[in-house]
Amino acid sequence: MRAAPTILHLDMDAFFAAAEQASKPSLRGKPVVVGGLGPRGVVATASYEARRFGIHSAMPMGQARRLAPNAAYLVPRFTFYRAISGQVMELLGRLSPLVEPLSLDEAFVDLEAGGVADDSAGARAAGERLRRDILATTGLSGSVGLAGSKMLAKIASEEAKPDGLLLIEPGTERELIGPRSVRIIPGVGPATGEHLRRAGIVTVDEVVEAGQDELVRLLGRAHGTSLYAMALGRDDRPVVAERDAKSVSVEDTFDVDLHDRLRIRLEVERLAERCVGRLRGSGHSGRTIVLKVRRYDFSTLTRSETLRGPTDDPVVVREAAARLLDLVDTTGGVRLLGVGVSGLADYTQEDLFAQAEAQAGALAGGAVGTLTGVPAGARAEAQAEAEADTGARPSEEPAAVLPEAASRPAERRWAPGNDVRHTVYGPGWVQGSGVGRVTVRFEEPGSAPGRVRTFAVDDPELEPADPLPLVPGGATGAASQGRYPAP
DNA sequence: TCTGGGGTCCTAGGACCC
DNA sequence: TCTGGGGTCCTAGGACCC
Repeated sequence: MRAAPTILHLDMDAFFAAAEQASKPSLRGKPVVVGGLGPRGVVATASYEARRFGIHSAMPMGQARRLAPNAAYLVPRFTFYRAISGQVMELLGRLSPLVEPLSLDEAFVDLEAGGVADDSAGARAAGERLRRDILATTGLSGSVGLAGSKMLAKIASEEAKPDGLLLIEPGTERELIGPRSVRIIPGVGPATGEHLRRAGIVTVDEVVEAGQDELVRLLGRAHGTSLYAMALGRDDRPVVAERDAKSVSVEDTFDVDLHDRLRIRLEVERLAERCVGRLRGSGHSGRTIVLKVRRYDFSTLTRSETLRGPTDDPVVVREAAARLLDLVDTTGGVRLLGVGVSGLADYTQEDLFAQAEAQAGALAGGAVGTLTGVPAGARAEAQAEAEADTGARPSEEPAAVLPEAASRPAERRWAPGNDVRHTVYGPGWVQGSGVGRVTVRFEEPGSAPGRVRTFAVDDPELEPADPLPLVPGGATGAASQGRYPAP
C-alpha cells in the first residue's frame, strides 16, 4: 500500500457491447447482447440498456432472450475488439512502462513508475486525461480507479462505472470498504462468499473481526491469509508488465451431446491440432497434455499426461490426447471436449531440431535437414479465430465427408453482427439470416442509422468485409490504416 | 433453449528421494 | 524394527476472473 494513489486500474465499460454500438449507429441507446448464438450460448457482454432487463454476463442466451426478446443479439468479433484493445493499451503505455493487462478491456498501470504522477492531484489529472484520450481515440468510455494498491484501484474502477473515475485517498479505504460485502474483494466469489456467510461473516469489517487464524481455518492457508490482508487494505502486489503464459488450451461445447465414440475421438484429435496451432503461434512448446471432458450431466473431469520433455509436435499431442480419452467413460454423452498443454517452455521444437541439426552439421560438416515452420501453426490459429468470429458451431460439422461448400453453411458466413459490403449499397452488417435470405443494415460508424435490405444468401454482390474504424482520422494503430486487420 | 472459452492459482494425496 | 520428516513432482479437482 503506497502513500499516494498512483496505481491506476482501467476497465472499459461493457466493452464488447459498446464496441458494437459504436460500430452500428442504429444500436446506440438500444439493448445489445454479445455472446454465443447457438443453443448452448451464454452472454459475454450486455450493454447497459440490456442490463436493465436483468441480463448479465454468463447468463444462458435463452434466458436473456426471454428477458429481452427485442434486444440485438450479436456474435463476438474478437479481432475487432483486439484492435480496439491495442489502441487502448497503446495509450496506457504512454503513461508508464509498467502496464499489466488483465484482459482485452482491463489493465493496471503504475503511474509512479511512469513518472506521470506522485500525488493525488497528479494521479487524478492523469486518469481524467486518459479517459478523454480513450474516448477520442476509440469512441468508447472506460472507467478509472486510482488507489495505493491494486485491490483498491480495482474496487474503485468498479465503483466508478459506468463512464467515471474514482480515487480512493490512502487512509480512507477502511471506512470505504469496511461496511461493504466481502464479495467486493477480488477473489471472493460465490463459493467463498457462501462459505463465509455460513460462518457469520458477511462484511469486510467482519472479516477483520474474525481474525487471520479463523480465516485460515475456514479457507485454507493461502486464501485465508490473503483475504485477511485485503480486508485490512494491505496489498503490496506490484504491477507486473510481462507475465509468461503458463498454459494453452482450446475447448468446444457441442450443440448436441456427442455419443459416438469415433466422433468423440475425431473431435479430440481436431482440438489437439488446434491447440498445437495456438501453442506454436505463441512460440511455445509444452510438457503436460490435458484432456477435458464435460459429460451430459455437466460433471467435468480432466486427465493429464506429462511427457519426458516439451513438445510442439501435433502428432505427439494428438496421440497423447487420444490415450487420455481411452481413460474416460463417455457413456451417456459428452457436451464439451477440450485439449490443453501446460508446463510451457519458451522454445519451440523447431529450435531444438535446429540446434541438433546445427550441432550435427558442425560435427559432420554436412547437410542440414528440412525444418518444419511455424506458419502452419499460425494459420491454424487464424483459422480457429475466423471460425470463432463467425460463430462456428462445432456440431454443425458432423461429417468429414461433406463437400467443402456444404461444410461451411450460410449461417456461419452471415452470422448476426458480422460486417459485409454490397457492391451497390456499400458497407453494412448482418442483422439476421435464415431460409436462404440474409438481412443487412447499411450503416457505418460515422453514418446516421441506416436502412435494412434483404438478399439471397448467395447474392454475388454481397460479401463479408473487415470492420471499419470507429473514429475516422485521428485514430492510431490499425485504424489509421483505414481498416482493422482481417480476421 | 440450463449453464462459453480462455486463463490463473490453490489444495491434497501419492510417489519418490534423501 | 507398527511407522520420520521434508522437498519435489505429478495428477485431479475446484474456485475464481474476464
